Amino acid sequence: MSRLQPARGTSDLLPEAMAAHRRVIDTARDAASLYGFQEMATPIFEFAEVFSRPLGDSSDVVTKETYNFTDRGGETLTLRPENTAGVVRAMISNGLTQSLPLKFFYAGPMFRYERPQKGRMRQFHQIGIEYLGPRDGLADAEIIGCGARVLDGLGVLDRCTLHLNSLGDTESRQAYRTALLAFLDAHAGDLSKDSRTRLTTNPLRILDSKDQGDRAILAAAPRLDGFLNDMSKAHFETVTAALDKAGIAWRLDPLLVRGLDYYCHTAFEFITDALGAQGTVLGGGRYDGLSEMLGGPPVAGVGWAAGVERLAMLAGAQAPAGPAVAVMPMDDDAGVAAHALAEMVRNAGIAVDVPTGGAIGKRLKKADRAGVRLAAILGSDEIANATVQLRELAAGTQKEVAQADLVSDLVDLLVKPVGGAGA
RNA sequence: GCGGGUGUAGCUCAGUUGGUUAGAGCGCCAGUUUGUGGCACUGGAGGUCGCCGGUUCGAAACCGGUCACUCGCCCCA
Repeated sequence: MSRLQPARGTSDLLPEAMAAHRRVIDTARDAASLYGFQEMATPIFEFAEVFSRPLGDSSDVVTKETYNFTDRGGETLTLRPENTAGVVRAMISNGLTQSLPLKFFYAGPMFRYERPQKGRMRQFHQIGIEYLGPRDGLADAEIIGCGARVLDGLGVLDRCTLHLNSLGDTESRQAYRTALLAFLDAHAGDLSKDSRTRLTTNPLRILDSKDQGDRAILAAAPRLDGFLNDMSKAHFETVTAALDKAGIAWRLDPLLVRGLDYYCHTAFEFITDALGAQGTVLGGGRYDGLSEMLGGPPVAGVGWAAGVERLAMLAGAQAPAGPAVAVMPMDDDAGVAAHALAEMVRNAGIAVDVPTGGAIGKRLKKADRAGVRLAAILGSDEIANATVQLRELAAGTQKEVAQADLVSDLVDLLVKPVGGAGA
């Protein structure tokens, strides 16, 4: 290992990884645009309150996972750990509450100070959508459908299960919280250490504890769906009815709770077992109270975010695409002419590389391996005759063509399927 | 923050009970082929054995510490 490494929990995206990321992001953007979501971006850092207020001071994200710093002007800033708060802040800042409903898609890096693990980095990337305005459960179903479409587009939907739950509105959640606390207090001595501290900080979180002992206790705990009031029940029924009608399979998961305080009603996660401990690949829910928490008018919202790294891992490797054509000078003397010829080809919109240095044979071999299909070889004879040796690398055949005809010949050959001649 | 595993060439890994100049395959560079790759053969470059300290006549190997990576806990995408 070299001494010079990237900071812990960060990594370089070399072309191969970058290609996989791009595929995820492009697929998501395309799917989102089918639903009318438009891409936007917010800053990578915000005033600390943008995250600390809505996320809740007791949430793990804020207490131990944010990157905070003070800038030269004395402002306390936070590298965004997620993007929903930033998008809602942008809605308020730009006065967009006059233009509801809003449908946004975003993609970009997020930052959480955590111990790195498979599928979890300190700088990671998320794609997500936010649907601002509608209170109706149909909006929930629409964004879930959009999420399913993203996963399907990547070919990973069949390896994911949609877990769904309702947290209810504030009233329902309060009632449940009281009942749950009463139950858990009676078993406090048997709970895991982590869960005991959560009794005071965030009791709902105990529900998705992975501790065996906790799970045994929770089996007898009161369930959230028993405490939903009529309005909350109706909302959830709209969501599930719409999902069923759309043919989207889901599974009720009464233990599914979202970590962030602003969620209400619908909570969902697409979970896979193919990624080790980090099973959640796309998750989200409804956050009707968020805008007010940030000091804006009451605006309802639903959305989800998905981890690009996790999706890229699930979807598999992606070969980065390079130029299919190379112009190769025979030697240094042909370099200038080769560059001029390459520019001519580029003017026609065809991507061209000009490998120089080293033996021509090595360059042909390397080009072939890199996926180049056609090489236009240029030496002193060709320069004198205004021609070029046009070689099909896979087949090893070549012919002399006039430089003036090069572009049209390239177009003809590029249309042919790879290896179509034989092999 | 807590626990397990792993650190030897660009990559994947050998390296015997501690022994002298640390190896292989792949990759890379060059040659056999003076204007043409893939096969083959030949040669070459490339290593503070993660780092620091200790034990020893002698450490890549044993001990301690440390750093990094990795898997898991917590939490989440």
